[in-house]
Amino acid sequence: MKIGEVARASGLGIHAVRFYEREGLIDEPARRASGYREYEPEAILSLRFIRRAKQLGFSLKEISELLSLEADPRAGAADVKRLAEAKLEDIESRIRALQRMRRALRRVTAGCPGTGPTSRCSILGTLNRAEKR
Amino acid sequence: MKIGEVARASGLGIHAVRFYEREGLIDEPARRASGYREYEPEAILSLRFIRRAKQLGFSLKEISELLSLEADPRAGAADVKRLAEAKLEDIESRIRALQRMRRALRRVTAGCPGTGPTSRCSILGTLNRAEKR
DNA sequence: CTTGACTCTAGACTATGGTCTAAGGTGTAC
DNA sequence: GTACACCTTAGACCATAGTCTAGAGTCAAG
Repeated sequence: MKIGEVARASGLGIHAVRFYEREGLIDEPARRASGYREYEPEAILSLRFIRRAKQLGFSLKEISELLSLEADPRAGAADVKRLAEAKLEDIESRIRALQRMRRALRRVTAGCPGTGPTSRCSILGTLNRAEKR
Repeated sequence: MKIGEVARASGLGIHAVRFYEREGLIDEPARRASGYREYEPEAILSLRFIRRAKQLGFSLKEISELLSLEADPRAGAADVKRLAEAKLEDIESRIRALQRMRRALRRVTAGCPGTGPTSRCSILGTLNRAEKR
């Protein structure tokens, strides 16, 4: 299969496929005499793996670790689970950070009347006021 | 005041201060004969404004809009409030996206025994399995 | 055998928000 | 008057994850 086909079949763009190859996430495929990449059907599975792992929040670097673990016979389920749990904590801390922002933003927005000059708006007021921590 | 002083007083690095100047977030300060930037004390307030707005989740571009509204006599509290509410929605949608990831990641992690070979791990299993949406 | 779709490479560019460097010029306290 | 801290500029560089381009070559259908 040519790159356009595997790209379509895996839901990625051909630039992304080549990018993942450069980044070492997928094996370099065989080449035709013309230089064209010639993919095995398994390549589609690898690319889908990457796409799904991204949906779970893993970065390309982390995906690369997952792939290494999968390929390493000395690695075990514990290693994979550790990575997943670390990612879970990462996501949770990002959620908490956003929730803190949301809380602060709600508080400050609630104080803005929504009419009159900007000087009446508590949002700018808060931003301009001296540090209180 | 020289740039190092305003940077320290506002909790930023001097590179960041110059960066904000280049990006048009703060006014260009006066210059000494030597070329040194000479800041008024108000510059510290502007820089703190930026820092706080960043803590609320605003991007530099959005902060720049907030600053324009503040300086524009035709703008009103409603304009500022609109910006803040849009940011609130943005943050909420990011929280929801992370919560979806968390849910999926928890589900998949729960199925991994945490012992034995990687082949026993449901995480890799899920990532490798065919699409089901 | 032509035509249109596809592919190749290297490298530039996007967005975000900075950080750092080199090579030189100042400020100031002792 | 000399250290040493500080400042100047333009531009390179970091991470992240691609996206796009130019200019050339290839594939496959009709």
